[in-house]
Amino acid sequence: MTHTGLVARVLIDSPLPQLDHLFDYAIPAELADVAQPGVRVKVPFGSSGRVVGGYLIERVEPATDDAAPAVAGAAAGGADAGGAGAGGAGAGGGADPLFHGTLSPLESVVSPARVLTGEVWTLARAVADRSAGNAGDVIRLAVPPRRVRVEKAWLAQPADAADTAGGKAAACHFADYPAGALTGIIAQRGRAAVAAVPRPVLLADGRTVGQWALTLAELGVAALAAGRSAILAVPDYRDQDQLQAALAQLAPAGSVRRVDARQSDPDRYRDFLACLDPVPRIIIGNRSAVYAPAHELGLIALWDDGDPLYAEPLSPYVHARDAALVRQQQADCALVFLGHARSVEVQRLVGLGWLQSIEPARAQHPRVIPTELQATDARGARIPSAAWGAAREALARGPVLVQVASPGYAPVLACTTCRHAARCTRCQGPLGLAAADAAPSCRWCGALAVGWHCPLCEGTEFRLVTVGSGRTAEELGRAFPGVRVIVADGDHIVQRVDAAPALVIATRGAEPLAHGGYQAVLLLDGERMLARESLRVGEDCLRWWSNAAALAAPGAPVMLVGVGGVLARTLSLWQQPRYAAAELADRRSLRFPPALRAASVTGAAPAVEAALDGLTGIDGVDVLGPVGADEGSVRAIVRLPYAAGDQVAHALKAAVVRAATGRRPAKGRGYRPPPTLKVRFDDPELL
DNA sequence: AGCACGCCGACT
DNA sequence: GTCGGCGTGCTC
Repeated sequence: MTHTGLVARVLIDSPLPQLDHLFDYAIPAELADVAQPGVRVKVPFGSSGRVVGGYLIERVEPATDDAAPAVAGAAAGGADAGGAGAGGAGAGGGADPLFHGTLSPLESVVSPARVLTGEVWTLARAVADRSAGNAGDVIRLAVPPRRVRVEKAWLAQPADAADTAGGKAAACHFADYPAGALTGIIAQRGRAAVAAVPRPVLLADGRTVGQWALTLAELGVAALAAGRSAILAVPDYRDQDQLQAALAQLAPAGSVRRVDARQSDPDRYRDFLACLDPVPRIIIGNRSAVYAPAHELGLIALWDDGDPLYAEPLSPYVHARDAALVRQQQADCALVFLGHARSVEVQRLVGLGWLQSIEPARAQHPRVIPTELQATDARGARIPSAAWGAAREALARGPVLVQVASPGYAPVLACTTCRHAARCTRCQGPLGLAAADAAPSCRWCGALAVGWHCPLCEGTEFRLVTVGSGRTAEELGRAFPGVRVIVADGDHIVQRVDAAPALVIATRGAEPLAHGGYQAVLLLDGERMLARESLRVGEDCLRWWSNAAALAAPGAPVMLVGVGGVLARTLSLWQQPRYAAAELADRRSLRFPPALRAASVTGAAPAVEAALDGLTGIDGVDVLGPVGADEGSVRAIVRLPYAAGDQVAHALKAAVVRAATGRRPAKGRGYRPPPTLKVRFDDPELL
């Protein structure tokens, strides 16, 4: 077989941390023209030479240095894992020295489609490195599974220029913002935290969307007008629908592509391939959209970055916000975080001067009226008279939104006699009523609680402790006879309601849009939402309330019930950034994220010990634990300054590799595969 | 993950 | 004297 003399550097498709680097292969002459960077390849791998998949990352000249070739069987150098932590910012991929043995040839090139662009590879590598993860895991988010037919069609008919040329781009004036502020961000590739305008707008096609969707669409169109691509990410499909509606008004037909997992596999792959075309596009999608290939990327924008859906549940668990930050630096494009609330993470970057804070030119925010529950409102009544009054008055004009904490009818039951919360006899889950006439059942396992009796006092009667959307609907329906009642929660998804009077009872995050906006918004259950024990409750509640308040028609009252203090003040003055700044100061004094970074290290005690040993001497790092976690494993939490990120991630990755290659746990009879070492950076649930 | 290489118990 | 156990290490 003749070879070209060129070397292909290949990333093997494998989840094993010890294989997360490039392997060198000879390029046979017959593959010379298709073996281009970015193509999928098959290569012989391992002692048996079995064929595995991978991506061709780069083509290089063979090593020119004089190092003695082929040390045959002898221990050839061995991967020296503990390399000095240079923490270099530069080095894209070629960190490991070229292999000097005899190269195996590529076995085949799967297709000439170059699906992994250099830019996405560099991003995947950097994102994996900063979280001690595998580049391959990140690439899985970036490159959808191959669909042969779709790919053939795309290869046969590449970049249809007419595709994007058709249609006019609307002029983007960003009328709500100071002149030039947002156009400047796009033109100068700046970075900004932008406060969205909290009001619904009516589009020319008769649909209502949040003004934020128009702003986001305008940003994308502005990038497109400059001949560059834009990535617009949203947390969920309801937001994506709004954005699509806005883009339909503003963007040239054919310039918009979606990349999200809800599409059928062929559709998803088709849109993904279209992003590879050498034409600027507006790419929209959920958290993984930040990894989409884009021709001449000019902008990455995230709507509502505080939404937990941006936290990637797959290893290496990188938050889309972080991936966007890494990519912005690599691509040197504009970066925008648009939102009503402000996440503490974004506020930190504003404080550093990394992000510029941009607000609408004229303060125009919802009319929020904090309403403490009065003693006169009697026990059980969650709705103060002022809120009743606002609702009654508003119902004469149109729909009223009522935000509640929980779906269902009565999500929590307690024993009538001793008042202790009722728990499932099988799994200890909380018992609740799904509907007024339903039998009590467990909210975790679903088992019906037949013949329940209280383990503490032997009582057999339930008392309804909390109120869900269903019971609120019942209660309000009785109070306003004849008024339409619409329930919107996880089980009953309602996207939009018309302008006719209706009571819309929605759980937080599931609020439908109302044509023309709600005539009043009642934010109930605030007290209960705040009772969740999480470091972020305040921030989360503020985000839920802000997003719901933004659905109100201009001037319509937003009644915040049962909440006072700084949160009520923040919402009514619409000063979310100030709240985030105070929150950040608190986190700083507690040494909690995002004032610094944190990583959890979980696994068998010796492996965790060894991993922590690798961190000694790194400035500013401290360790909590380890403490016993589940099933024979322990967990430690490492806190580190941002500046130590590279070094800590590098050391922990080395420990993960060592744990994976070192002595394998006795695989004797029956014993479960014991816990290997797991590292998770920036887990939002951590503290 | 697979798979090969390598050093200790019961078999023709 | 060998066949074969799976502990250990590597895969361009």
